[in-house]
Parts: sequence; C-alpha cells; structure tokens
Amino acid sequence: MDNFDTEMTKIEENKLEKRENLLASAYNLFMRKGIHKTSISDITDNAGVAKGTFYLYFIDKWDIYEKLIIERSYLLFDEAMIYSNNKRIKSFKEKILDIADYIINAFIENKELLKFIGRNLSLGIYNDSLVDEYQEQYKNVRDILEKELKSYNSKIKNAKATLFMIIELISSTCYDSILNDIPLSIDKYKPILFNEIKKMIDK
Amino acid sequence: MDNFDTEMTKIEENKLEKRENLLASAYNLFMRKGIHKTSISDITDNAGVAKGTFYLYFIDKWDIYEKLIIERSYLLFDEAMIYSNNKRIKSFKEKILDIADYIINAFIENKELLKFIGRNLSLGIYNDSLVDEYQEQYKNVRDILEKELKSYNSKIKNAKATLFMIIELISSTCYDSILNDIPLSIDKYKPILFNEIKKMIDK
Amino acid sequence: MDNFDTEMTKIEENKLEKRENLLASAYNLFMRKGIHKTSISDITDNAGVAKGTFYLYFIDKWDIYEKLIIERSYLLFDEAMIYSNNKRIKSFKEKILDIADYIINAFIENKELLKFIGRNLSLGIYNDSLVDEYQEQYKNVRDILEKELKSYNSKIKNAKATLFMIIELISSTCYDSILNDIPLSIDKYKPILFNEIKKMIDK
Amino acid sequence: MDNFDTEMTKIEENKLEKRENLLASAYNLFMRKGIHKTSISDITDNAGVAKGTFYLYFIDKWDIYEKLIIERSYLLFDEAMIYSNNKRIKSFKEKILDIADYIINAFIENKELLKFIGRNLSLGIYNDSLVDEYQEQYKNVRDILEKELKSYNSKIKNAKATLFMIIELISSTCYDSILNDIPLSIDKYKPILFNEIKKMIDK
DNA sequence: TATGAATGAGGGTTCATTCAT
DNA sequence: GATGAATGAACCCTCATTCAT
Repeated sequence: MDNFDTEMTKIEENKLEKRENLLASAYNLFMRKGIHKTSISDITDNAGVAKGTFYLYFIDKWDIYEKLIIERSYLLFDEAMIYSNNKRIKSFKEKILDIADYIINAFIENKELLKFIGRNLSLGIYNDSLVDEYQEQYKNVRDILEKELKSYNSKIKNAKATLFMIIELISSTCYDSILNDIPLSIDKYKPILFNEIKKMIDK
Repeated sequence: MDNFDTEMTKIEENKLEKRENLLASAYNLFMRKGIHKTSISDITDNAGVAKGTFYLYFIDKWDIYEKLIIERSYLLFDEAMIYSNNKRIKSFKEKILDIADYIINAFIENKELLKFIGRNLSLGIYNDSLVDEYQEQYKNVRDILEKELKSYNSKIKNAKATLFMIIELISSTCYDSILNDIPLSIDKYKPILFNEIKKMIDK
Repeated sequence: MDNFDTEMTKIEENKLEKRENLLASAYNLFMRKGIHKTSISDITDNAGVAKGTFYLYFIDKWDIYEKLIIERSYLLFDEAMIYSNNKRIKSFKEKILDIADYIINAFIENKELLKFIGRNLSLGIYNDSLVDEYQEQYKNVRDILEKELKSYNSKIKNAKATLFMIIELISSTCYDSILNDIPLSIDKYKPILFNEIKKMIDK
Repeated sequence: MDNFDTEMTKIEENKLEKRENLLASAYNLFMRKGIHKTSISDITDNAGVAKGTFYLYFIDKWDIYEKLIIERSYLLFDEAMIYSNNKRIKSFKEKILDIADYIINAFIENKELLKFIGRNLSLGIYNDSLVDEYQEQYKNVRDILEKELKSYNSKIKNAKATLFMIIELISSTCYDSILNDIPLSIDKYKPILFNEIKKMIDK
C-alpha cells in the first residue's frame, strides 16, 4: 500500500517537475530572446524534454506565456509585499509607496522583466478569469491591500477600483518612462507619480 | 513640359494612393482578423497590389502596424478635440473630461478599435521617436492641451507628465473595464475615473 | 482449484471483451471519421482502455482495419444469406439476385458502410490468405454458393471464378453508382446489372 | 511587343515545366515507395524545387495523387487503343479483347503500376466530375468505344453501362488475380474473363 | 515602379510506439 | 496484463522575402 502510494507520488512529482522545467525554460528564453523569436523547440530543448512533451502540459506558446506573465506579476507583488512588511511601515500610504518603489526598482534593474510583463502588471492580482494555482494567493494580496486602503481612508467609495487604477498607472507609465524616457526619465518621473498616488488615496 | 509635369504628379499621386491603399487594407484586416492572423499576402491582395509592392512602402508587418496604431490614436484624439471644441466648453476641466468621454464612447462602440489600439492610446500624441507625416499635428494637439492645463492650474509642476498620466490611466484601465469588466463595468467605472482625473488637474 | 479455473476464464473473457471493445470502437470511428482521421488514441479512448493496450491485441491501425473489413464484409454476406434463405427461394438464380439485392440495399441505406467496405466486398468470402476466427464460416458461405451454382448450371467450367466475378462486379460498380451515379443512378443501373448477372450464370 | 509576348510565354512555359516535373517526380516515388511512405519533401526534392513550390501547383498529396491516377489510367487506355488500332482489327469484339489484353499485360509486366492504379482503372475514361486537361480526350476514347459497341450489337440497351461494367470487371478482378492469384492465377483466369466479356457484348 | 513565381527555413503539431511502473 | 507519460521523428504547411522579368 505504502509502496503503491509512493510510486504514484513519484510519477506525480515527475510530472510537476517537468511542468516547472518547461515554465522555467520558457521564462528564460522569453526574457532573453522575446516571445516571437522563441520557438517550442527552443523551450523543450532548453528544458531537456522532447518536443511532444510540451503539448502534454500546455496548449501552445501563448498558453505558457500567459501563465508566466501571471506568475511573474504575482511573484513581483509578493516580493514587494514581503519587502514592505519587513520594513514595519506604519501607514498604508507608506506601504503602497514602498510597494511601488520596490516594483519600479525591480523594473529598472531588470529591463527584460519589464519588457516581459509589459503593461500587464495588474494581471498579477487581478486575473479573476483564470483558474490557476496562484488564484488563492492573488486574492489574498488584493484583499489585504483593499482592506488596508479602506481603513486608511474611509471616504474612498471603491477601494478595488482605486487600487486597480494605482497599479495600472504605475505599470503603464513606468513602462514608457523606464524604456523610453516618456514623458520623463524615471528619476524625474517617480516623484510626480508618487505625488499622484498620494492624492489618489488621500482624496 | 506641362504634360511631363502632370505625368510626374500623376505618378506621385499613384504612389501615395498605393501607400494609402495598403494602410487602409492593413487596418481593415488587423481589425477583422488581428495582427497575428493577417499576412502580407492578405494585405496586398486586399489592396489590389502585388506582394512585392508592399516592400516598396513598408519594411515589414510591424512597420505598417506601428504606423497605423499611431495614426488611429491620433485621429481619435483629433476627433475628440473637434467634438469638445464644438461644444464651446468653458473650463479646461470640462474639456478634458469631454475628450475622455468621447474616446471612451468610441471604444465602447467599436471594441475592435479598442483591441487594436490596446493600451497604446498615448502613442497618438506622444511618439517623439518617430518621424512621421502626422508629427507636426501630434505636437499641436499635445501643446494645446499642455498649455491649457498650465493656465488652468498654475500649481501643476509638470503639465506634460500630468497629461501623460491622464491619458495612460484612461487607456489602460478602460481597456480592461470595457472588455472584461475589470475592475468594474465601464458604466460604474467611468464616474470613478472622472473623479480621479479631476483630482489630477485640480490638485 | 475451481476458483483458479474460474478466474482464468474470467481473465480470458476479459481479454476477449477488450479485443471486442477495440474492434467495435475502431469500427465506429472508421465509419464516422474515416481511417485517416482516426488515430490509435481515438480508438483506445473510445474503447475505454489505455493506449498501450492496443498493441497487446493488434499490430497497428491497418491490422485492425483489415480485420474489420473482412468481418463486416462477411457479416453482410451472412445477413444476405439468411435473408434469401428465409424467402424459400427456389432457383439459384433467384437466390443470387436476392443476395445482390440485399447487399445493394444495405449499401444504399448505409453509405458509410459502403465507403468503409469500398470495393473490397469479396474479402468477405475470399480472403484465403488470412487466418482468422471467421475463416471457417467464410468457406462455408462460399462453398454453399459455389456448389449451388454448379448444380444450377453444369456447363459452367469454373464456379469459383464465376462467383468471384459476380461479387467483384457488384462491389466495384455499385460503389460508383451509389456514391456518384456513375455510370447511372443505382435505380437505373440495378436492372442492367441484374441482367448481366443472369447472363453470367445462365451462359 | 514581340519581346513582351515571348517573355510572358517563357514564364508560362516554366510554370508548365515545374508542374510536369512535380507530377513526374510524384509518380516515380508513388510507384517506388507507395503513397503513404512518400512525403511532399520527397516529391519536391526529387523534382528539384523548393517545398513551398509544391503548394503553388497542388493542394496536397491527395490532389496530385488523384491527378496522377487519372492521367495514368487514361494513358494506359490510350496506349491500348493505339495498339489495337495498329492491328487493324475488324470486329469490335476483337478490339475490346485486344484492349483488355494490352492492359492486363501491362499490369503483369508492371505490378507497381497495377498497385498504383489499383481498382481505379475506370477513372481513366469515366471521371466526369473532374475538370482536367485530359477531359476532352477521355470523352473521345469513351465515345468511340461506346459508339462502336452500339453498332456492333444494336440490342444492347445501355452501351455506357455495359462498357463501364467491362472495365470495372477487368480492373477489379485482375488486381486480385495478378497480385494474389485470387480466384485463379492470371493465366487461368484470363480465358474465363474474356469469355465473360464476349457474353457481355454479344448478349 | 511593379510584379508574382519561387524560395526554404522554420513553424506548430501529431501520433505510433516504447517502456518503466 | 495493463497503463499512460514520454518520446522524437516526421509531418504538412505558411509566409516573409527575394529577384528576374
């Protein structure tokens, strides 16, 4: 019985490992070469599995791409949350700016990541449409932030919308700022952005 | 001599017409089938020219795509400007909200256009990197709006950045709202967004 | 001991059942989708067994295909024989025409079957090359008909060849007639065909 | 002007030649390796053109296959007609048997051709459904034979059907006879077959 | 300038078959 | 015997690009 159980788990473990290998391999290549120049063959070669194996785990290149975008956006949020929590920040205002700061710095230091996530940062915590292994965690991060926002400023009517606007504003403007200095270089733009975020939560 | 001149003009006109045909054809197909499913052949067939002719006017599919995005974004701004000017609006606040309203309604009525322009609305007036036939006009629209913003609220430090933020906020959040009801349906989201825009220009 | 015996039988029964399931599943799919569009996976999925199990019973897709063609052709003959026997027909001429009629009607009513058996109807009783579970029965049907033909018309030199010609003539021409109206629609063609069959056995 | 005309023809000629190369290449390979083991790559490699070129002339493998079957069946008939005409045969009966003899001998000497044409010999002159370059010629051969049959035996009601039956009978039974000695070896079977053909046209 | 036949690399995908469990 | 994950060769086909006309 025990033996039987163990064997089953071994197969299951193997499958999970294969899937993770493929995800890691694809992420690597997407970051290095971009999605268009990465082929399924590249992904499987890099993962050390046969080409056909890819199709046991994912539908096509866009399937794995979407899953990665969501995963990486979420992980970035997660890291930022941990970072800001470690700093024992007092007010929500400080917390949200700290999160923004962490994410922006991560993008500045890893422009490939910025290009990869693109303007889709919000998918990290706002992808209700997808059933996914991270689903539960997404909601947690989102719920925590929304609750804190509400208790920080009770006048805000729709915390969900406000939070979403903040994230989209960061994501879309920093993309242009970091990569093309539009409307300004990120150094000059950041204070303006932060000022705006403050207004959004302070009313 | 006269004859010669006329013929040259005709040739020039023909060339311009071919280019316009190709742009129109590509726009049509991108809207109907999306970029990935549209091939150069599709574009040339639809434009009534030979495949090789495409390469006399554009570098590749992404070249024509980019030019179209910029053109259509600009045209949308242009229409919105005309619309708001016709209404003899007094304050800049009313004007900017009117422009936003026009653009959002255009997107609601033409979701294909929304998918096409995506989150790149700002390219319509913020694409300094590209030398283009609309270049001059882009700047005009932008300059007008920036000037008006400055005179509306002299406390704003960087009108360019503020305007950019407003446009990016509209573009990125309305994309999700109209297409996926994230964070809310556009009906419920619009007042919240407008409220935010007001705060951005009023301090 | 008894127990052991019973279990063995059960296993044997299970194996037979699996084989039958696979045959039935393949027949179903071949009829619906054609052979080229049916994969081994389709067959095993539809039969409710694992992919590898297929290879315990058959060599490949063509192996099961051939066995099915032979089986179904034979069964059609068998039905036709029963049908004609039930009608207490007197002469062999009437009998053979009755069999032809039954088969043609079966094809008209089930064009998928016609496409499946194709022009291979004669395999139903003339597949000496194959050792098969129906082998014995094939011979019976064939022997009966050959004997009856001989006693019907003693001048016929080679009853086997004559019978074979009749079957091939029916099979090959009705295929075109029923499916494509070549050389005529089956309604118009049948009397001509029957007339020909009469000549073949009457000299 | 002349120059223009010539240039156009050159291109047209090139295209025709490419098409012929592909047909010849495919025929070669189908005969040597069979259809299933012949890939498009094989065909284009053997024809000395790029893989993509195949798709400028044919839809897929089955398209070229079908065209070849029809072409080769027709050519066989054509040869047989020439052969029998050269022998200044008097009666139609002699002529049709001569044609049959020629075709059967061709099959005996070239079993690959027999396997290739299979039981589809009649397509050579009975493929009304297809518009094809040989279309006109098919009809000629068919019309000649049908007319001759009618004048040979005015009692025959439907010459078209009778001719079709003869061809199908030859095609389907000789396939089995030559390749598998079913129902008899071709040597023993041929006189029986010929006797049957005589009955078919003599009533 | 305009053409469109030809190219051929490379794409995604399938699927018969194997084999460790 | 039964499984089904894994394989990877081979498939068909597309399409951006070139270039002789």
